[in-house]
Amino acid sequence: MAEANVAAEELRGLIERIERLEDEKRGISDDVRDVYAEGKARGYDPKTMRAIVRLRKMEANARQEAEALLETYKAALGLS
Amino acid sequence: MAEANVAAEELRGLIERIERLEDEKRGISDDVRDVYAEGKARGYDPKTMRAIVRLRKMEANARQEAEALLETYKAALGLS
Amino acid sequence: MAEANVAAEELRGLIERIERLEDEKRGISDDVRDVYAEGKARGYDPKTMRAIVRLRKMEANARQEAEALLETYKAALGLS
Amino acid sequence: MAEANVAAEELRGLIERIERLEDEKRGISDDVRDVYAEGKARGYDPKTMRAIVRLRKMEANARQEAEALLETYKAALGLS
DNA sequence: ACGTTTGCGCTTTAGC
DNA sequence: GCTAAAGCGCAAACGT
Repeated sequence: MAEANVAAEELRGLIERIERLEDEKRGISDDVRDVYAEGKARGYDPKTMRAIVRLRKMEANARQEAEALLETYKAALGLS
Repeated sequence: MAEANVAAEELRGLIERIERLEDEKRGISDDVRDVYAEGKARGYDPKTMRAIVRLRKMEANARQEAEALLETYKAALGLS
Repeated sequence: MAEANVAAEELRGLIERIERLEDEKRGISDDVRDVYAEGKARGYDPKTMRAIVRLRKMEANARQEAEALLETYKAALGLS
Repeated sequence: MAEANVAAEELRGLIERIERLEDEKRGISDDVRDVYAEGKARGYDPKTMRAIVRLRKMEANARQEAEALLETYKAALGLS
């Protein structure tokens, strides 16, 4: 049974690390909310701000996808 | 138009702060994934680990919800 | 173009079924509001009623989640 | 205490009516999901179907107003 | 590797 | 008008 206890402690440690990380994540989400609130206080429409963030994210994704495609072509052509 | 530029810069600053925070959040999500992977490598079933985390979270929520309900009862009954 | 029209009609039919269902759903939401209003008219605090409904739902979820976790354990341990 | 029991029963009845209605609502949500699945099986992209439903729901005025505002912000930020 | 399904985060809506 | 909760959409995770 000693091994079981050791395993239980090990598992507990993993679970608690996960919970700690998720708490941190939640804290950052709160920070994001604060920035939107700050923007709103300065007169910017939060909904629009969210739309901008979404658009820029899509554009960033599209860009790196295009770059990945370019790399694939280069590799296929034996270029560097 | 000077004001517009100033506003544009201010808005851009807010947007970039949000994007920075969301990058951090994504990084932490990756850390969480790593812990699950580490657990799996040590022989723990990831599905079980996730179920434990979820259940503990639900229990924590249920507990504070029960406390809130008690407070609501007391308020509704005019008890301090 | 005949096929296109057929397809357009088929799609329209699906969309309208969805919209009809969502109308029904909205109607039921209204019924729920009515029950809360009725309770309030009989002297029950709506906030308390909502808290009770929420807590009972959470408890039901927690119960079946606990059962699911047990099943997961058993499966992970190769039992049954 | 007789009054308290009567009240408790009355409250219970209201709560259960609410829960019953919410079950119905959930059932209809499931039906909606089924229609989307049926559409998918017939070759329609669910995401597109959802977009159609959403668009039809939106008022034409609100739609063009939101688009105009978004264009203004994008122009201010130099996004195409 | 792909498709399915579930969990998570966001958006929107409703109550206060 | 603001806060909070419910509902929806998406994306990651699991199974095939």
